[in-house]
Amino acid sequence: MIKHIIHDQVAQVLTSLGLSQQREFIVEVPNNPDNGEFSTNAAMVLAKENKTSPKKLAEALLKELKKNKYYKSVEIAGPGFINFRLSTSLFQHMLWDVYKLGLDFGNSDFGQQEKVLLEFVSANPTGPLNIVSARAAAYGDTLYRVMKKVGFDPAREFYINDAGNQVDILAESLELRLRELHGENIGEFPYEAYHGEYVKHLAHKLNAAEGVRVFMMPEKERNERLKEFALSELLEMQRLSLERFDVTFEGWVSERTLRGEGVVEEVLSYLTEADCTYEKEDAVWFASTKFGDDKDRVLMKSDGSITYFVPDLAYHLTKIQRGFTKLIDVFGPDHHGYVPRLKAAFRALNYDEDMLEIVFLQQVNLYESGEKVKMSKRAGKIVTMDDLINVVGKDAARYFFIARKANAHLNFDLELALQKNNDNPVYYCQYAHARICSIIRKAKKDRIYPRAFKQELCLKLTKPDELALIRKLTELPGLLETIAEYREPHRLATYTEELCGLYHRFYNKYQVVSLKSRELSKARLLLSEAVKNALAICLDLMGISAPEKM
RNA sequence: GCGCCAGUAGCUCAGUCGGAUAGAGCAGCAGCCUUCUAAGCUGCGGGUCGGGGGUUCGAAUCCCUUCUGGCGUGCCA
Repeated sequence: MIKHIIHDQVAQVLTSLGLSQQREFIVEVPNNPDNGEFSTNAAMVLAKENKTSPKKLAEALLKELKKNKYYKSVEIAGPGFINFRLSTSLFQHMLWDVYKLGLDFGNSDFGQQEKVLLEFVSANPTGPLNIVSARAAAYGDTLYRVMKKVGFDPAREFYINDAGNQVDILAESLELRLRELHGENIGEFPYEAYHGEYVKHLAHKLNAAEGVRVFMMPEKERNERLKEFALSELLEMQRLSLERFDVTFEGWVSERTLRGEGVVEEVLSYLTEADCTYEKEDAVWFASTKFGDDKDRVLMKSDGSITYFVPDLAYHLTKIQRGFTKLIDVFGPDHHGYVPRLKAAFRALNYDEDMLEIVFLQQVNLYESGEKVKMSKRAGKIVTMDDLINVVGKDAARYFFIARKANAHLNFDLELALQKNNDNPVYYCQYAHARICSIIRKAKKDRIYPRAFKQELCLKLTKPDELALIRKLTELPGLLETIAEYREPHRLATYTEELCGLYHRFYNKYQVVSLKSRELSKARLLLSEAVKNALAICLDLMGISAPEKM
């Protein structure tokens, strides 16, 4: 907010002086407060193209900038930085602006209603959702919320991989468990089959509903029935887990349905028309190496069946057909080898490959008693998303996942999160919100809380800690835009902690509600309200509750 | 072998896309509740930003190289 204002003013001055500004300069907050509250490198960056020295350029700018009443001081320092100190009245004005906006604070049209499709989780419907899916859910959903707030037109979608090999294996696993249930000796449970307990539960449920009728069906029909049943049950299970995590999707797209609609054949024909397929060893290949992949990929196997890639590509093309101009896929760590062929296909079909953007979430390591927990879906040893929510709660789980940048490994210490009085930073933030609510309750009880706040109250706020809080507040709108642009929701967690830290400090230093000075109390209440709103916004964007009491 | 990601304080991680003296939380030590929530605050100690080279006014950030760890490299999905 403030950065923008300063940036615009510097740009205006440059224009009015008839100076070139080809290269981009920035306004930033210096590490060292001695260097002012804000600083710009404009003179250094633009000196060369204006055929002058940084110092001279800075001096020219300085003369004009000093005329602005919002700057307490403007100075030249070091190799040509221009450092700004802002007047207290600017902060006071900004606070009022922030306060008036309430929960709309931070809203903008930055995204210009661009239609963005966020695809995430998209887990195989062959078992409960795991921890990585939980991370994807937290990441994707928060990004969605932030993008929506800053004026994009985003949609969340879950692609259901319900048509591949793994579904057949699932059906077989279920059949074995069902036979077992009927006392049949099934021998050793196959290695590739799904070993999880949930398959047994499914068998029980199916048995209760249909008994031996399933076994009387012809094999093909039985197989369909088993698939049908397992898929719908597991999908529902996944949907419920996500719902508990406060994550919903605008769309659920089934691979089977897609195949049924004939889009697979369509895509194959497109690729053939683009002259980038060939037959070899009874299989149909995509010559993806022509388009940047490191090896060619099979589209149709020698047995006539189709690989996963084709319907997935078809799915991506439907996104474009539906009018989305940005496709963001959130992938797990084991899929990065898959990207070159997707991009290659876009290139082959003359789509702009930049429309497709892949975010990789690195793996999540669970630690218990200081040891890494090994997880394997096939072997049935998995810690599920539900387990995690049960243990640490939705708020803490979401926070942990969001607080780390996507492409870094995440170590999740279960024991630490297990401790109820833990050092979990999510409590730090929620506590700040609850604390403000408590103060407001107190003020209302003491009849200090005004019916309506007046702008003049802002003039009472002059302490450095108060101004620091206001400045932090003003950073939020720009931050949200940055988060949306760079797809980095983790910054929201960092920001929230910083804002809370400032408020906790302010709280410890100054009494907000004091009968001795009612006007100052009201002013601090106004500030507290603004902080509370900002916190509520941040927590809501992260999908974390903002408690009024703790 | 090749490709992708990571390497910052004892631990977990930030670092506003090239800025000035690299930050936070936890852990450790020492303090702060007869006043609005102590799930909080204050102070102290702690660093070869994995190593080496380069680019420039200026590098944790960009380039090259090298080491370490994770993942990928299926006619699996």
